[in-house]
Amino acid sequence: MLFYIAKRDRIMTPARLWSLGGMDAVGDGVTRWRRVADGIRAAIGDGTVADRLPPEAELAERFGVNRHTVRRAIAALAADGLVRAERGRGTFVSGGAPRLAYEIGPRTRFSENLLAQARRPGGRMLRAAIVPADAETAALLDCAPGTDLHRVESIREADGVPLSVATAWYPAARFPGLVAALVETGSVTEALRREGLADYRRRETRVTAERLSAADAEHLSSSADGLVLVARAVNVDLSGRPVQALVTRFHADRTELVFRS
Amino acid sequence: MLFYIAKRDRIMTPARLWSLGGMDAVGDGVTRWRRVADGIRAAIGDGTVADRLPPEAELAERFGVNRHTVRRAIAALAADGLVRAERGRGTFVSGGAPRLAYEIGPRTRFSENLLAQARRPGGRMLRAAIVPADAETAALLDCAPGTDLHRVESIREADGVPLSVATAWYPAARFPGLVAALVETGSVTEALRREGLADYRRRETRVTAERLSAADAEHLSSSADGLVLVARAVNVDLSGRPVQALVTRFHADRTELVFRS
DNA sequence: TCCGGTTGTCTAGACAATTAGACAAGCGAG
DNA sequence: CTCGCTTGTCTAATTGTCTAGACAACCGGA
Repeated sequence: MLFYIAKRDRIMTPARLWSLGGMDAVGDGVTRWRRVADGIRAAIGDGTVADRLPPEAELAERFGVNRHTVRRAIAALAADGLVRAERGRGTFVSGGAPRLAYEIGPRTRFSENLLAQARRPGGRMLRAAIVPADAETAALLDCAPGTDLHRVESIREADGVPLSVATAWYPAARFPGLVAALVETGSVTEALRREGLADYRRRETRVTAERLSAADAEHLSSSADGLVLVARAVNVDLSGRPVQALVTRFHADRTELVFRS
Repeated sequence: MLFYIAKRDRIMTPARLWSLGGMDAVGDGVTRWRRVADGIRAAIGDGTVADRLPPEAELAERFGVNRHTVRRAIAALAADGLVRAERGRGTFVSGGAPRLAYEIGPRTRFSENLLAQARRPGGRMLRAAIVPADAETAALLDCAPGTDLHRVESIREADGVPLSVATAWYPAARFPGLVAALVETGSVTEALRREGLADYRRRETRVTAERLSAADAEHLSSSADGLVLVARAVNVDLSGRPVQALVTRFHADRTELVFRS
């Protein structure tokens, strides 16, 4: 099936909820051209559309919108470099970069992960501070709430393209010079080693999906409002003691998380 | 930090790019009230807002929008049952159900997974057909493209609430009576056992995020346009031979995928 | 009872999104 | 070249979104 054929009544803003105590609420907050763009993007993503898009008139009919709306959707995709329209010929998929397969396992190391795929790892630290542990983080790190933690926020890149923004918490008492070591080495593994931690491994990873916030969008240099894969992880030392709580927000258009059993 | 304080210029739809060779592309296709709603949702999600929301006037200022826009956002959240506005008192978070932690490992079994969390598993088959393997699926199942496959689409529920839509492919020659067995038993594990497969395990899982398509939204009975976590997996028999390719689309608001190492 | 704070409702205007129809411009095949 | 098909451009009208301001209704405490 080529593209989902939206029924007009469905994609249209339904006028329900009117009698519900006076609320304006009508549409779903996403414009039609955006929906169409997402639909086309998905069709390209899963290979339903390989090379050439159906003509605008046909797309308009399939999605149940006006041709101008389709054009706007295509313009957005073209601005992202995903398709390329040629007058008189058609609109063509210009093979976008495939998603980076970020493998997560017991020994997840950012740099190694990227180098294994011939991508150049990079990144920079955004902020570092010492903060008291909130209840949730304390539970993850198996410490008392209020304990001093390093909170380190950073950006990670592949071939210079922002891939994720990560926030990490470390027990400050155990790793006093951590931030300096992170700045100096640029590597979590190496910085922890300097602080006396020979090795660590990942205990668990919890994955959810969210919309890209405006703040993250800036960091990830994402034009369209995209999605993020949120990976919440805990890394432990060899005795099983937590050494790092990690929340990584991966750019969903550029990343795929891989778990092997 | 309570809520992201969007600068007016940022959240506003910028009117640049008009003269850029005739592309309509301007805004991001997401309305402001939707952004505000997502912002509040996120703040509720990560615990920044526990019980009561700041007053509408304050929210309006923080997000840099008019109070009416905030009201519309809140109306949308209220329609989803996430908050509850009380005239004269304030707007309160009405504790939504926590995400179901769906654990994925070598032995991922839907029913066991849910029962382990005291949730009642359910579901139904949507469609079943025999289709020729496309290149991608053939690669996953380690068979020749064009090979006959069972393609089974189904919905899975927790306590009667739709959790995911899944599409599975099985080699038809190896499991001739599979669909009948699935219909009869309602269990993949049991159906495969009847077809002579004693046990299977998961080889790998690849996770991405997408927007909920209109078709999926209907199946997952989601009012707002939500997100899905897409898990692409391969299950193999004990000799390592693929027996099932699986694409599961989890409702992102209701699910969290858990991987232990 | 009064008063400050909060949500609910209404009007009006500016601007963006969408539809509709028409036509120009370019491509490729017969 | 001519014809059919496709993308590019334009105008006009309609509908949706957002802002602005004002006021009503309601709650809780002083």
